[in-house]
Amino acid sequence: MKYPEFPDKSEYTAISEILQGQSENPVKIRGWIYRTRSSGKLAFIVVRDSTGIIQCTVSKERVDEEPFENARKALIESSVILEGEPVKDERAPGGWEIRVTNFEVFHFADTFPITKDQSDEHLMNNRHLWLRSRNMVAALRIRSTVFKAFRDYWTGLEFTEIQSPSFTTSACEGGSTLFNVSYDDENEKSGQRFYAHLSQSWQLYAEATMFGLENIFTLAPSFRAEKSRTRRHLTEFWHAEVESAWMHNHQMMELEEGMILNIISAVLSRNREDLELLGRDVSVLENIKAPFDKMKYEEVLDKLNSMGFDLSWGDDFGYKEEKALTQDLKSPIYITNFPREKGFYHRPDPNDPKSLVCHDLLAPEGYGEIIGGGERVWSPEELVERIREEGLDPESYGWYLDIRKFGSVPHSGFGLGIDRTVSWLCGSDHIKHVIPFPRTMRRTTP
RNA sequence: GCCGCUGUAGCUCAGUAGGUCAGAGCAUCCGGCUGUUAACCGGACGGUCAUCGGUUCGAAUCCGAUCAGCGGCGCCA
Repeated sequence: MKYPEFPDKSEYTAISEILQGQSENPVKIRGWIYRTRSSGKLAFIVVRDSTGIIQCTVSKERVDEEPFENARKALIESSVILEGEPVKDERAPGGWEIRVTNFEVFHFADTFPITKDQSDEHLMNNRHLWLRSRNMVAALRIRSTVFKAFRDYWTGLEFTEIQSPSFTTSACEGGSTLFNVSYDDENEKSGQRFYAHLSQSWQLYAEATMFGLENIFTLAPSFRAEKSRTRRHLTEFWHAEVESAWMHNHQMMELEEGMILNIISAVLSRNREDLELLGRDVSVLENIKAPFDKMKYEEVLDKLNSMGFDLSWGDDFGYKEEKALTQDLKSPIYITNFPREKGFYHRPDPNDPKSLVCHDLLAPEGYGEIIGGGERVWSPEELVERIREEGLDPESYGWYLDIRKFGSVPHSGFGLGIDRTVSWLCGSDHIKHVIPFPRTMRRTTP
């Protein structure tokens, strides 16, 4: 097959420009067939590009026989190049249409497997094609803004972006959620040799890297083999993490608050149309106000118990509890001072040693936890003590303990679940709707 | 890990006191239509009823196992 030629981008007009009435006449557009209807002498071809959709009318009176027949028979998702006169017409969806004078089908699509009758499973099986849908495109644009806003915010504060390994043998979360990676080895009985776990968080590496750069952040996938079957869990999720030397928990919380506000205002200024397309009430995001409420774990216990729960010190908040706490909130809320069992790397509160100097940030409307963070144990003696307390072996934390021996300093950090954040901002009912290829315990394809 | 649910045409589904139960709409193909809004009208094509086994004269329908997927919980971001 001969390699097809096509004119340069500069010769085409974006559909959004036409819809805004800013285009030349005639215009040339290129895109994909979104919908198609035809009668004997007139064909309505709705074309989409990455900027919008517009109805194009192909009339037998204006074009030759062959282009007309091609327009009639081309199926949804065929790629097309066409030329015509943009006309304001109330009968067209979007208010504008193109009266076509030249219609070329660049590639005739096979029958597109996704039709108006859709099921979740079918869309997931055809995710590689569903990514063309307007909803996916809108969500991915918002996602891109969140990544950019996160990066801009911390870069603006002179934090340095760094990368940590995905292969690791250190576990910083529960061992039960570790993924194992092996490689083929004929000398092993099983035929495979264990190589490493997949990283659950950059944290241990961040604490090492921090001593040179002081203020650092990363954007990377984390992996957790939680057999979670919920609308909030992925096995591979994007983790935005920050670590900072000479930083206290409350200072970090203030910076995080600024970060969340920056992300929201970036999304509001760049993705208003995308939010509306997704059916998100924009005013909900506009009404988010700082400072966010702060409650101690103990206060949350009391509040929940007054709402009918029966919780005592040490109990975790499940989704039911988080939802009860956040479903009527307008802004996110911090919970601090969790019980010291929550994690060995968080620093116990000197004024209240049964709790930790740490925080979670819960998104409103029942979306739940999006940030977990806190001040780290910085003294080597206390760290060994805390590791033993958790029933772990300090020996297995060799290099992590080593970094505390050379000029250790107080420091804090946090991890933000990007996908959960985007899901919240989009008002999505499932986290899988805001990542191109979601990975769960039951799905790794496409 | 636990609880619950689903699997019938390419897609979405109906069909179970076991016996005209192999069905509809959409998609696709053929024909018709000059203003359609995931159009409309006529026709055609299309299914080992997830798989394997069992009960029965007879199973899409009842039973068991397996596979695949979905929802929720626990846990977490």
